[in-house]
Amino acid sequence: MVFRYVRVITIEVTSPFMNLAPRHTQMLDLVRAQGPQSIEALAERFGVTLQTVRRDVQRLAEAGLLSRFHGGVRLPGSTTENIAYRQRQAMQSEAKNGIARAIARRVPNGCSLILNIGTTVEAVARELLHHRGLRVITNNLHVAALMSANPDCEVIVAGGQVRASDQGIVGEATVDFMRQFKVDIGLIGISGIEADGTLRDFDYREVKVARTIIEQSREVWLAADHSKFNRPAMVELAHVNDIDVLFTDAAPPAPFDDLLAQGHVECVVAAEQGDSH
Amino acid sequence: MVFRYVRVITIEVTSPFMNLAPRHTQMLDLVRAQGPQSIEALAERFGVTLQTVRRDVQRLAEAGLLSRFHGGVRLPGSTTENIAYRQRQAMQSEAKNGIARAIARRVPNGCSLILNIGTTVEAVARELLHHRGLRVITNNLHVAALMSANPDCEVIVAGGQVRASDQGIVGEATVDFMRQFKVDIGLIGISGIEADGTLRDFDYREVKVARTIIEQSREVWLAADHSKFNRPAMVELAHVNDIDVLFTDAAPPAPFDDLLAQGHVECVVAAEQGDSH
DNA sequence: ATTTTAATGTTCGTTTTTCTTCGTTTTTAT
DNA sequence: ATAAAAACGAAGAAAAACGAACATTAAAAT
Repeated sequence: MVFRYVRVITIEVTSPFMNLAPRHTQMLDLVRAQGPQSIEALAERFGVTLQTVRRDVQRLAEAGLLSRFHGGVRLPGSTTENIAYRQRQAMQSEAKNGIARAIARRVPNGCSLILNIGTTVEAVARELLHHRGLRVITNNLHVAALMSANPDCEVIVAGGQVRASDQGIVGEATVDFMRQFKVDIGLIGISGIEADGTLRDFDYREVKVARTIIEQSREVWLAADHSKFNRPAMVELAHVNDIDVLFTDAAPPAPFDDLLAQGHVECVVAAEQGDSH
Repeated sequence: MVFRYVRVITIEVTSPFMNLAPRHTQMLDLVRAQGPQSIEALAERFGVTLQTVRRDVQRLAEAGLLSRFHGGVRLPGSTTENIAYRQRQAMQSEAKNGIARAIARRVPNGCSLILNIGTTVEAVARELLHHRGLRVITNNLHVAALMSANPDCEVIVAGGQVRASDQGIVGEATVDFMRQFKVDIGLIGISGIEADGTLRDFDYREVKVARTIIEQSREVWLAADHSKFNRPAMVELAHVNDIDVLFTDAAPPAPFDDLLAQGHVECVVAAEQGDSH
């Protein structure tokens, strides 16, 4: 005897354009990652005509996902946004993306992470969007917003003062908040590494948070592109010996290779990835 | 102009447990592993006709396991939630902006505020960008990012779980965090106000945070456009008597005017502002 | 063996998307 | 201010994808 029934569901839809083609999603990602794009650039990038891009862009703008200007698109509400920060984000973006990919490959599904401030860390978050079962704690508003787009990821943002320059969350309250957790992997960025192996940064409040992250993580990963070697910064954060894995984009120069070997720090050099176009 | 229609879907279910053919499982695996797939690619991969793939794909989509787009399928989720939020943001946007302006006018420079979740509250934050000397505590990622653009404003974001649907911060940790502060003005949004004056919302976790905000504020302001009157919601948050000022965009209808008067709730009706286009 | 049922293939009209063309608007340069 | 250039949007044609109906085949039940 076969059981059979009919169910009727009534769905009310506010807009007819609910499911986006992959091209639309990619456009959003591109604008989010690389900033404003011209219609022409988008047309070339996706191999379609200008008119098609205009139609796509119009839909995305109607949905409030992009905002248009004559000749192109940008993220909505980005008029007031921090320009200096966006510029920093665009710097060395290829190197950062390479490092980010290398890190993401090493992150197993289902693990717990702390991600702190920094544009490289943000790139990592973007690469982690399709991991499954992650639990992420972060003191970076951008990372929190990004990762919350991953439906299979629990995102916890740390409380505290929001730093205007980069939307990082810093201060005493942040340190207290972080202490509640103990995670598998703590990932930190850095402003500079000195020849004696000292890791330094600029903001005292950020340093205190980073130290806490190191304490609360079973394994500490450091993301630092080649420009960070020998770059001076003020506040001492930790020593290379405190970290377990260093991710970078070029083999560390003279004094650092030995230093890392002595400190038993694994060093992962991300391979240059060729761009397809 | 909002386009709105109703779609009726009839699903016929032969068994309460949908058991998938091996091909269906493989399709899911493939999409999970390789990302979006075209109907054509799937047809070729499995050696069946396009029509068969379409049938398979339709079932999988109805079961919520895949989501379709013209020409193929991808994993469901991620993008949809964000879109729903953006659309909610666009709804009644004129009313919201009017209310936001009215609220911003009443906020004195140099005071301390708690701003919670909600698109109306977000509009208020946008209006507060040029106030001076504010101290803002918020459990809304968007508000935190927005307000941090105001150089003369100290922004503190609450810690806790990030809700994917609207980037609100909710949960126990958030409540604990909020308890550290006592502010001049607490501004909350709401999902619905019932005829007996009960304020309700949908998410239990959000309600707990909102209650805490009421406790920690010397004065409580409520922002609610006219659509919220008589709109049902599940979880009881508070009563109109608990608030000091209600901001809305149209005079409250029948039972509410008396209710507000009895509760000594001041009611500010924002004037309609002419739209330029 | 025969009937029933489900799954797949085939055909064809419909819908959606994209491209093309062309007049209009906006921006830029003179 | 005016003209040239660039970008825009509307409309129609072409292409691609879709879904319904029916035929065919294979498996399952009787």
